[in-house]
Amino acid sequence: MIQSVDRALRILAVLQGDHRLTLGEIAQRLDLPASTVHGIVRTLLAHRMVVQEHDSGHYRLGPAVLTLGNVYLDTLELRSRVTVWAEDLARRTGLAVRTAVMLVDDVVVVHHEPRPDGSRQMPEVGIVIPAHASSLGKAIAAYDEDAAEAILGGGPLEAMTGETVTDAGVLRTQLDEARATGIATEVEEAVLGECGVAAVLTDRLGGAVGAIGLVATTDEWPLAPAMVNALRSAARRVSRELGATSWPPKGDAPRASAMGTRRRRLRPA
Amino acid sequence: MIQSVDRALRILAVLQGDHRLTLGEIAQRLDLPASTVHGIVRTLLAHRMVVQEHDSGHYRLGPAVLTLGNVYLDTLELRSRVTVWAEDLARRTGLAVRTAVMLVDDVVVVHHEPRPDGSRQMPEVGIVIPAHASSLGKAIAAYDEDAAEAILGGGPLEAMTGETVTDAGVLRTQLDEARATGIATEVEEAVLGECGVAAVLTDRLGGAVGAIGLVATTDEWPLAPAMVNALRSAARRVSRELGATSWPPKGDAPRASAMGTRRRRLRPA
DNA sequence: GAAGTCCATTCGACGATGTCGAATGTTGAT
DNA sequence: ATCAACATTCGACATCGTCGAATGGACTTC
Repeated sequence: MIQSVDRALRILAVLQGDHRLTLGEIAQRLDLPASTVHGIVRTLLAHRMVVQEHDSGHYRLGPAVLTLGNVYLDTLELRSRVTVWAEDLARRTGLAVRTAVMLVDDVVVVHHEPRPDGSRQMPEVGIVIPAHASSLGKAIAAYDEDAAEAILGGGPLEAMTGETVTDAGVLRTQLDEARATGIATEVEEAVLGECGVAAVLTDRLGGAVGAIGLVATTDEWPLAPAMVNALRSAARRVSRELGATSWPPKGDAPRASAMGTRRRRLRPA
Repeated sequence: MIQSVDRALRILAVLQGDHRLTLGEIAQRLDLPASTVHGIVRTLLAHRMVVQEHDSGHYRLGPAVLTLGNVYLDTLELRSRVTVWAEDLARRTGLAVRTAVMLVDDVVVVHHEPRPDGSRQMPEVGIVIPAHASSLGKAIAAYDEDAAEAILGGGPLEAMTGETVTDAGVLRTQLDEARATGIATEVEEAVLGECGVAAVLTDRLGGAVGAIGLVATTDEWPLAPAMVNALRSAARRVSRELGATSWPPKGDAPRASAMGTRRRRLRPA
């Protein structure tokens, strides 16, 4: 691990948390000399990863991070495959459809199909939700050992609302249920008034690469079985397109993720 | 400029251009030993700025860049101020509305209000367009010396279509015109069949912080004067909300941007 | 089958390079 | 007028990143 690069990325993370900071504040949060931070920030500045407000001297994230994010979405096969089915699913259910991938112990929304009712909705692509408070996160963790470990093994479960599951044992049980039904749920655990159901998405290696889910208001809850079935079949279809041979993925226990069973270049045998 | 950080950002840039690369390919493009690149990539990997495909070993951008991009948008005052007026402008004109900021010699779209006709449209936030082939870029460069220098001073103007202005003299004239009218135009210079008009957005220091523009098809061109007036007044309104005292900004020549006239913390005098 | 190639990855020694504290010159606050 | 906080510059030190060589897979070719 390269020290200076690690520090640079830490600086970006700090700036991600608190949007406007002086050089000294950044240095303080990382417990580093201001002069050290200055050198790194100057480099980030040159690449427009950060910008400096010209009147106050405060630092903020820069436009270059946005273009990186956009390219990331373009490169995501998961996203292109999900686009068409998410639209179909939204039409069938009348609900918003979210697709997400894991980021350590959070999920990141990579696709958002708005409710078809035409209501104005915030763009949700790129938002981050603690995995343990999200149906999407639970759906993934049910089938991915690393994800489950990241959530359960990394300190206490933080409460977002009064409904958030903060007990590791309870969460573990929910993951077992999700594995039994192929569906994970969440009721007002991240945002009051909002509930979700989600199903895991897998690829050719059987790895949990993401999840797709429906978002409903509490008064629409519980959802009709037909909606859940529509979700299940959408997840199966997308997974098939990603090369999965069976869905839901087999296994009583979550699968260890990829690496190790590593193979280069899949070619016709 | 910290060498290793600079290299890390270069790696991200390379990955932004070519989406899937092996370690060796990255090393080759940067003319560095594979082993050196490996150390940096491992650090990027730990922060999920890049991910490694588990079957091929190829590297791609990771989900962390997406969340950074999302936060950048949230922090952008320009964006929140433009949102309401862009919607109004789209309704009045029936056209899509784009808002962008400069990124060296490109513009980055930070807000996109779709045409109100309900047609399916790709999400355009985050896309990058060469500034010299974009009405948005011209609108900014007309009032920002640094931007103009970045475009005109940095090598030849690359052609996107047959209509792209590649002659520095012609472009300079267009910038003069834009400064005279407050409006910059572009006719099939970036994408065939697509035209644009744009107006600069300024802040309290009179700096060109971005531009707002209309996107039309070639057969809708030229636009009715009423539409251009609507654009002009939207740009004025947004600029006022950003603290601009006059719009369009004065000055026969583009203003030198900020720094130097630096002042910390604007407080009541 | 076996040799050959391309790949990511590990290791250790060298010295270039990042790091740090002190010093500078701002600006706004007292 | 004094003070405090700030970004920034500088130079010396030693740490830390860099590099070439070596390893061990996996696929391809003979």
